[in-house]
Amino acid sequence: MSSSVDRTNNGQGNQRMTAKSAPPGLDIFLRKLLSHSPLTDDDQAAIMAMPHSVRHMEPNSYILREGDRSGVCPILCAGFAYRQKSTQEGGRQIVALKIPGDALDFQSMYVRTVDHNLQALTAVDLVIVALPDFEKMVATRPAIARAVIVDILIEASIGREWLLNLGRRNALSRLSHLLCELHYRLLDTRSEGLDARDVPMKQEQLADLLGLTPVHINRTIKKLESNGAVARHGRGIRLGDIESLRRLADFSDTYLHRNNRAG
Amino acid sequence: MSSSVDRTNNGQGNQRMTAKSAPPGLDIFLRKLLSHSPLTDDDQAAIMAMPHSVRHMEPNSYILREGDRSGVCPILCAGFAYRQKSTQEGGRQIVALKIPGDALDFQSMYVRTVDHNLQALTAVDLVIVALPDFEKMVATRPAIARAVIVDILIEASIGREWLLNLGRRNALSRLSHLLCELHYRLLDTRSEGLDARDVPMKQEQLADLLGLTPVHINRTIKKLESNGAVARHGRGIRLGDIESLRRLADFSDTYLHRNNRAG
DNA sequence: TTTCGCCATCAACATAGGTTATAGTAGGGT
DNA sequence: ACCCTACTATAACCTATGTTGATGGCGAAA
Repeated sequence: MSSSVDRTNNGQGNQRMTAKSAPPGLDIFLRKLLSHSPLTDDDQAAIMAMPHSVRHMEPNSYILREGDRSGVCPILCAGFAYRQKSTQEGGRQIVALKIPGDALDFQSMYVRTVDHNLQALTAVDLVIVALPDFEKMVATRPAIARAVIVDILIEASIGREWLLNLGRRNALSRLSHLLCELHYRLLDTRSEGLDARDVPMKQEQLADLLGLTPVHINRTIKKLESNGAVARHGRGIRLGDIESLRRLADFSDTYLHRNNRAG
Repeated sequence: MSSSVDRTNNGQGNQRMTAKSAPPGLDIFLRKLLSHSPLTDDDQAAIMAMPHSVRHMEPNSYILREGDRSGVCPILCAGFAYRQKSTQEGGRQIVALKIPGDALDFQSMYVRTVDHNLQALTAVDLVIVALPDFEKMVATRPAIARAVIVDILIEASIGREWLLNLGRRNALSRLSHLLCELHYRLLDTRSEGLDARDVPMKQEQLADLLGLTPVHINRTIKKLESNGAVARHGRGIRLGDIESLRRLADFSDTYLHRNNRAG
């Protein structure tokens, strides 16, 4: 159920290579940071030179568990992951969605215990940096420290928008909003957003994301499809018309703080 | 509609006093930071010595608006406030609740524009520190910098728990959960939690907090009351039995990271 | 003391979304 | 080429919460 080899587009799933051979994935992390924070060439080189190992994980495997004390900072370089919490009665809620380039756990640098579960959504490739190494870099390089904080703050801002989504939007708007967000977030590190590829979540996972049931997600997708906002390719959902989606979702990307730098 | 004088328990609502006369409110902020982060006497003194002004604001007044560029770090020393976002169709969602001792806007130190509205819930007394002054302190004193980040992370953790609340708990559990949270958060800076005082929110505001309607909040309060979990004093709601509430809410305080220090 | 306005209360009805259960279908593994 | 399993689809029915609108009472201000 964990750590086999390959099986992602970049076909790069090896183990424990502490080297910097080919592009091992840190580049997309760097691109992500640069999308919201400026870094000197020197800082950029420092990031690319971090000692790290590479790890491949299968869909649904746990990357971090509630209550853990993590000693490691995993970075998602291929595939998707999510943070998730559950109710005692078994209700499951996805509370954050992580895409390629995202760091998965800055929090453990500052706080002792992990307060949620972190799971692979698809097959994922992780770059794993030891926490002390990361802390050293942050302590040495203020611009990187700042970028880390900005990253944390943007995730928090996304969380606030999700609260608005869950609290005050109906199923159709919620789903549309999620698709818009995913599209624009993908554009921060790549040239295409959701256009070319299928939405990476199954209907059950969409339900857990949006506080709905799979049955109702199914109904809602069909409504979106009949609108032309979304297209189906077999089981997959693909972007139909982003402008329709934005309208349905009441979407504005300011909460993503794209290309932001502080005063 | 703003800045008149006094009208809060500490009766301390003046303007622009850059002095450190009587206890002006920074002490409760310090206590809040100490509740999750250790600080040397020296660091503590530095915080208490920050140049600041004091500001009183009436209920419902805006402390910060979406789109603003803030130059100031307001600290809530008496009263309650909340962050709020709205849908174009007029749906209003409270996305964070701030209590005495909380800093209201660390975010503006790192990111250009404010992505939500910050409003006074009750009459409030604010201590206002100029952002450059705060930045200077954070740049000089690593322990304070770390405390600020921990504070940001705890707010984010609370946001995740609220997502679980909105997405996967019914009205009764949601309300119970909120009351539990408020109780324990108040205990971080004071000796009594919610025991002695009324819940500071009106039913409409509870509705905006919990993604419900005022009518349904009313129904739910009555159910809680018949359980004995909550008591009424006139219009006010007061804690009845915290253990019942915890049970109804499926509450555990680990997400609040009380008394936490990182490795 | 009276007035006035804001809140809380309550009831009757409406609906978005939940539940359960039964097919159907794609696609990987053999 | 086949099977198996996991996902999707759909229908019928159910319920938590929303909506609207009428009533009543507390508390601030005059």
